[in-house]
Amino acid sequence: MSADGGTADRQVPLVTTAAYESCPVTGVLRTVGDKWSPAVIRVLAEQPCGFNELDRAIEGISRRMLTRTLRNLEERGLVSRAPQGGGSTPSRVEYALTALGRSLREQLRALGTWAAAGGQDVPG
Amino acid sequence: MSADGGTADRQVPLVTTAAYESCPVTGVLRTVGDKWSPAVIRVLAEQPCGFNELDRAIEGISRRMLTRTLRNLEERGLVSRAPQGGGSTPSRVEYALTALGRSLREQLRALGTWAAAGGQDVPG
DNA sequence: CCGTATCCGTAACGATACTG
DNA sequence: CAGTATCGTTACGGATACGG
Repeated sequence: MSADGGTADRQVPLVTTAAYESCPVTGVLRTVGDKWSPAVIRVLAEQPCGFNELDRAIEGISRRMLTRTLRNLEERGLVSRAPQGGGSTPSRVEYALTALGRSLREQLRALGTWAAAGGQDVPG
Repeated sequence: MSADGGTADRQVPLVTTAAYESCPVTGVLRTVGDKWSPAVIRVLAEQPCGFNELDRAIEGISRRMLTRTLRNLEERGLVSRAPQGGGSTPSRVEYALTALGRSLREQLRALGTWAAAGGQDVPG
C-alpha cells in the first residue's frame, strides 16, 4: 500500500466548516429546523392569517416564539407581512406565504411523503 | 355572516400539539435538523467509515457530538453500526448509511437543489 | 482505535406582564 | 389586535480528561 491517499484513507476534511456553513441544505434546515416554523408554514399555507389567529391556530406556541418565528421566516423571504390601517398602531397585520414559501411548503410535503412511506418513526 | 365558522374564523387549533408531535415532517426535521447530522450523512454517503475517520472528515466536530449524532441516526434506522473484532474492545467500528439513510440523503439533495435554485440565502 | 464522563457557556424556548 | 420586555429553565453544543 502506498503512503499517500489510496482508497479509504483521508487526511483532509471532506466537510470543511466554510463549505458546511454556506451549504444550501444546511441553510434551509437552519431556517425551518426550529420548533415552530413548520407549524406556521402549514397554517399560512391554508390561508393568510393575522397574528392572533396564528396564535390560536397553533396549539402551545407563545406570542414570543410566534413573533420570532415570523420574523425569521420573513427575513428569509418565505413569509410576507402586511400591516393594515396606516396609523401608528396597525389594527391588523396580515401574514402570508410568499411564492418562495409556497414552493418550500411543497418540498416539505415531499419530505413528509417520504417519511410516512419510509417508516420513519416519530419522536416520543 | 353566521356566528359559527364561516370562512376565515377559527376557534380551534389547526395544528394541535399531538398532531404536530406525530407529524412525519416534524419527525424527520427533528432527526436531521441538528447541527451535525447532515455532515455525517454526507460523509457516509461517500463511503462507510470508522469513528476517527469520521471525526477527521468533519471539520470542527467533537468526539462527543459525533457519538451523539451517530447514536441518534442509528436509533432512527438511518445509519448502521458494525463493530469488528469480537473482543471486549472492538478495534474498529464501521458506520454506514442504511438503505433508508441513502434514500433520505436523496431527499436532502432534492431540498438542496431547490434551495440553490430558489435563491435561498445562506446564514452568516 | 473507540468511545464515555464531566464541566461549562450559550442559545432556544416557555410564562407572564406590560405597551401602543 | 399586535406585539415587546423580562425572567427562569432546559436543551444543545464545545473542551477536555479519562477508560476499554
